[in-house]
Amino acid sequence: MSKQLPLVAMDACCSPLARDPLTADQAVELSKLFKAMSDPVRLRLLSLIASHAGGEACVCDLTDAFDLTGPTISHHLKVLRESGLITGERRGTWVYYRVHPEVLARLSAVLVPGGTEALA
Amino acid sequence: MSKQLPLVAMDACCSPLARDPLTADQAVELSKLFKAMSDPVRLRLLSLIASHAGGEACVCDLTDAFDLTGPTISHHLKVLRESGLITGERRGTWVYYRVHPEVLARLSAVLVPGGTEALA
DNA sequence: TCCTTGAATAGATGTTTGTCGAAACAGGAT
DNA sequence: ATCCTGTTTCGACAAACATCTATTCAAGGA
Repeated sequence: MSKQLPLVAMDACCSPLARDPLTADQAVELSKLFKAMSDPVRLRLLSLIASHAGGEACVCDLTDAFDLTGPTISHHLKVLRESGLITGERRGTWVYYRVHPEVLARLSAVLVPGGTEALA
Repeated sequence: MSKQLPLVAMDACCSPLARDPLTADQAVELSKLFKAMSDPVRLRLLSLIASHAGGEACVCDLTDAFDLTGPTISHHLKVLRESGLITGERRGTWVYYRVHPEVLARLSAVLVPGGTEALA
């Protein structure tokens, strides 16, 4: 599972929303990222991972933070993974997740005017 | 319809995702904004409005840009309105929409580390 | 007043999504 | 090999959602 390629992510680009109208294709790509973040559980997962010491968190930590079953957490992690926002790597018994900060930065830049140059 | 209060929006705040884990409540509030932006049509509507000359666009302009019925566009505008991302005002025959840039800015700040001071 | 046009609401429908329990898989330890 | 624990996949189901048609409301112009 580790090397799952960001299906969307890296080229979900474009100039800021307020600069030019999005093309239909750009909108579809962008919407996948926003949809991945449109669930409270996934947002908390994202921030738990992002704010965790060392920049990564194992599923065991994450599961304990919610009143949800393991499969449900796993499902949400998969959605985040397939959107390109996070990656997971198995080390021994546990699976560790970390965020892709560039994707968040890119998304952030799209929301405010004058943020195009903030890309990598 | 004009004075529809932002149901979510202005206090959908918090420190950046990567700084502290979101509380359950914060995540619920934030997720409403992201959900509003999780549809390609709504994203294009948002950018059409934001990038339109004068910072506002009338529904007639917006409807023409899509291969969708009027009611469907109206529905999406309502979702954006209720999320606090845009406001609509009727002037004579037409209804004009404009974005709330502060809400976008706030959202943008949440995504990148060190963006707390970007609030109003 | 009536009619026309722009926009929102109401109701219906097919699809997507969040959640669960059960089962399968992965790795360590005994 | 056999268990045990952590994680993912599978199958199912209810709630939420995007879209449509038909209807209603709002504002002007005849």
